[in-house]
Amino acid sequence: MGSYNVKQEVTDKYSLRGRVFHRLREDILSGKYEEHEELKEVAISEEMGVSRTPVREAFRQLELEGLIQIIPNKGAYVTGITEKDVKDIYIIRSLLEGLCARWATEHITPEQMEEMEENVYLAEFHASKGHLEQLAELDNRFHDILYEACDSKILEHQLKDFHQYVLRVRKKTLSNANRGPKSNAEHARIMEAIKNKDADLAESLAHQHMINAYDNMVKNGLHEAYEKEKKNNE
Amino acid sequence: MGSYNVKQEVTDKYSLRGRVFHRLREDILSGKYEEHEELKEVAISEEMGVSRTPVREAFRQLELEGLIQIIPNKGAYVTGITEKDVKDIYIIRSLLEGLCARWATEHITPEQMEEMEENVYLAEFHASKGHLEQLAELDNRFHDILYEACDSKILEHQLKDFHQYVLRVRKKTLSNANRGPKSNAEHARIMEAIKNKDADLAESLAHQHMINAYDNMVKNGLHEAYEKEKKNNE
DNA sequence: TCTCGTATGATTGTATACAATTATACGAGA
DNA sequence: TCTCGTATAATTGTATACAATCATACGAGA
Repeated sequence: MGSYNVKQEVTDKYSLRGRVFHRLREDILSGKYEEHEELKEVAISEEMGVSRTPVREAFRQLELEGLIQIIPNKGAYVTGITEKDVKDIYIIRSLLEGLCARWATEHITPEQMEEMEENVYLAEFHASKGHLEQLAELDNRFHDILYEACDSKILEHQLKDFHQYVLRVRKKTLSNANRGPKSNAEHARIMEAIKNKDADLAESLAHQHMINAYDNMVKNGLHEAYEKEKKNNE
Repeated sequence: MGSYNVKQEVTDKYSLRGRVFHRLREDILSGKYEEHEELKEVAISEEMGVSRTPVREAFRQLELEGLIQIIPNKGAYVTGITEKDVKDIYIIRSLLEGLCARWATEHITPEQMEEMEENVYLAEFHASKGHLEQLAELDNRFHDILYEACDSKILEHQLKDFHQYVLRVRKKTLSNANRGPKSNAEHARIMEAIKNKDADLAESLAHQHMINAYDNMVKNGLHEAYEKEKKNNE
């Protein structure tokens, strides 16, 4: 970690540095690079057809994103995410998602409300059909809507950070066929609370929603991820 | 904001880029550069006696730190912090500081406990003498001890981020002569709860501690900061 | 006088050259 | 055989040169 939470987004997708940044980010999150793998500037720059300069700048940003660790004069290494890290993030998120739901209750716009309803309705359909891929996508989007609705740039960004960061692990957990539909049912309840302007209920439901996701993850996917982590350390 | 919360620290204080980064950071937080002021690569590099390369890399990092905003092909601008941003951060911090106190209760080491006692004792002394500068320093340190004691890299970094980010505003609030001693009295109570292994109490006290700081800030310093912000926007 | 296009300069973006540091290989000496 | 020092290669760190983009000034034409 390392910085100071009112962070800026890396929106520049058009400069070479921006492209390198986003592509490396994608590759790391998707698992193309193993944890603790060393990223060499020349190799990356040749692979992407650019010079070292934009690669280095992208590295600096990825370091602050927590995706790589740079050891001075040595190299850049893909950071591992430990079991404890993931657990901690879920606990922290449970608090912040609660706060987010509270604020969303107070600030959500009619348009956002409508998109949320559509999201839950659509997800229900895909859940019944067993479309796990679409379900995962809608799950992500539901939370994004919530983040935007809370009307706090700070909190929104904070949560998006966490959300994206645990995606590596989360992919595994949501592919658990049981959790998807359950998760969406919880979304529906959160949405109802927001609709009824019951901020207390929305907060506690959103909080519990994260705790449930956490419990599910501990039971299923996390062990697998942890084993992989251990193996890499051998 | 903008990044993915398991962030790395920028520990490299020895490379030119590291020095530029830390110095610029210091200068921005201390107020040497006005909000919305444009930072030019050449000017900075000449001032610090280095080339543009390390300056540019430091800029990328400062952008993710949220201290500057980079508009592609235009320039780097010191970010403003709005009244709402600060308020949001305090609310978020109040939750996380509570969680931190809870975890600290469970994981604090005897050495950390001892440093905390020493901190509170010393602060009491300086409070009685009206040494505001030392009091502010000890206040910062108290929270750092708490962050380290919670034994969660993720949460520790998250809180350090927030803590440092609002320092610009916080300096003003703590210079309010009343808050310093009050704050330390609250520290003492938090410490007692941790010592007695009462995690629930520690959490609620730490939470309230932040709320109090927030209330104090709203009453005193924030208005001033906000006026300055408005003035810059004119 | 006003508008708009163009030229000029300033600034950022990228590539490349060079310096400093680190990793590796190899061989001398014990 | 093992250890350690040195030479070499590989890699990162920094400086500089060049390209692309943006801001400004100026003047032609209406």
